[in-house]
Amino acid sequence: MDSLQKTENQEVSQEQIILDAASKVFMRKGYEGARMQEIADEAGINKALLHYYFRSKELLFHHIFRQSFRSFWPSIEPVLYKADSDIRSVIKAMVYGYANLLEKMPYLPNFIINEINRDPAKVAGLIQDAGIKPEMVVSAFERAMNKGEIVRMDPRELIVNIIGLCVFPVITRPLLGTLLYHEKHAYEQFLQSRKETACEFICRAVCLNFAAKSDF
Amino acid sequence: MDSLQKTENQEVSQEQIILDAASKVFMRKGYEGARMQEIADEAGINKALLHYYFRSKELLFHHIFRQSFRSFWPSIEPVLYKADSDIRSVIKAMVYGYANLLEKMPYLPNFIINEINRDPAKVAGLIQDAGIKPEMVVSAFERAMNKGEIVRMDPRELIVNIIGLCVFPVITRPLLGTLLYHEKHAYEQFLQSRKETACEFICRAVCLNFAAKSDF
DNA sequence: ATTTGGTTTAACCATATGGTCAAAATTAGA
DNA sequence: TCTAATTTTGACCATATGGTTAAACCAAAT
Repeated sequence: MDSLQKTENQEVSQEQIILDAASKVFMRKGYEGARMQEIADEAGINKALLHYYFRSKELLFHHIFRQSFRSFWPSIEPVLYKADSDIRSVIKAMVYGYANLLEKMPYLPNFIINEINRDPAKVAGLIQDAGIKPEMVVSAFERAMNKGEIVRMDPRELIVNIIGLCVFPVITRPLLGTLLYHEKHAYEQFLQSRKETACEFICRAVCLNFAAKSDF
Repeated sequence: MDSLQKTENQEVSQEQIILDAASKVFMRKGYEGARMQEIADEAGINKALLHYYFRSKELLFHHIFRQSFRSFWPSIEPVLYKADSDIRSVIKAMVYGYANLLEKMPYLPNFIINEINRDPAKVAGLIQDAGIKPEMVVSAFERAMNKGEIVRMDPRELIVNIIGLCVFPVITRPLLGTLLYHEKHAYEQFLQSRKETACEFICRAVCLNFAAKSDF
């Protein structure tokens, strides 16, 4: 709580060091798989300090999870608000937004999915807490449908499809990388080029009058 | 091992009862989250019996995981072999195959993803053991491209997309169900209708000369 | 009925793990 | 420098959990 009045000269606060370490371990191992000792080791501190700053594993986890959950919804408001942005820009913003996010945090989706599965009841509270409002994206797609830009379909399903196409290849990297691409480097390259090809795939599926790749 | 010579009058062998219970618990909780006691309770037997039939948690888990892994690859060979089957039939077979599989085993994908993440090195062995060969599906798509049935793209990427579009809505059900559909019943209905709409989405994305929904 | 083999159980063990605590170390202020 | 507060640590505790074992149970064969 009152961490600001302590040693100000250190570059980054002890809490932050702990949070970073905990994030790393929790993301990879999940709540059950994570060990407080491992988090302490990762942070380079004594295990008791974890309980000194955050009371329990549950509390520490809650911090991490909340924080992680907020970052999962694409921040494409800027694109949505631009009046002249066509629907392809919106799609492109979503796909690239997720691709960039997942490059930095590849374990994020699996982490969120798992911990929500562990206690599905808390999902409503999390959404409210994070202030996630899909209505804006939904209505953007609806407008595009009314304008005849994209094919008519459930806009929420389109959101599911876009996010799924972004997330799925990342969370199945070890499996599909080996199964389909044999060497991991090839799969990394695939994930790179995919930013573009995923956009094309989606636009071919929904955009009316969508021509060739070169049109993009 | 020699379970066949024991009490034959019981309908289903004790091993199978244990395997069913273990499958249920491991699928929901994962390896770390699962408790041997919970599996024993689920099977309605003493905990020591788990060790009597399967030596350790690790071994028991291995049985379950192997078995689960085999069922994840779509068995669409029948459709592939039919000479007159066009590419839409193949896509439809994949989508419906996965949809039906996931209706019965909704936790399967997450289970596999998690446990592969826990030890990515074993994935190659698993694939070989299960005898999964994606080449047939790959070449089916390649043929379709050469015939001009579908747009030219990396066939492996198409596989990733199809599976992803099938699996993602299921593994994110608690999250996206609440976020986009508010009530779970609405999401169940969405998953139902989606079998068809997912096919349409994919075909619009890849099939050349794909007309309207009614064409399906 | 008795023996024999496999099956099942309750009690127990060793260890790992989340958590606590009192003492030591460190820092800040007087 | 001395004191008070905060931070850090090693040692420790209680419990949960995977695993073991010896005894009990039970069905089938003799």
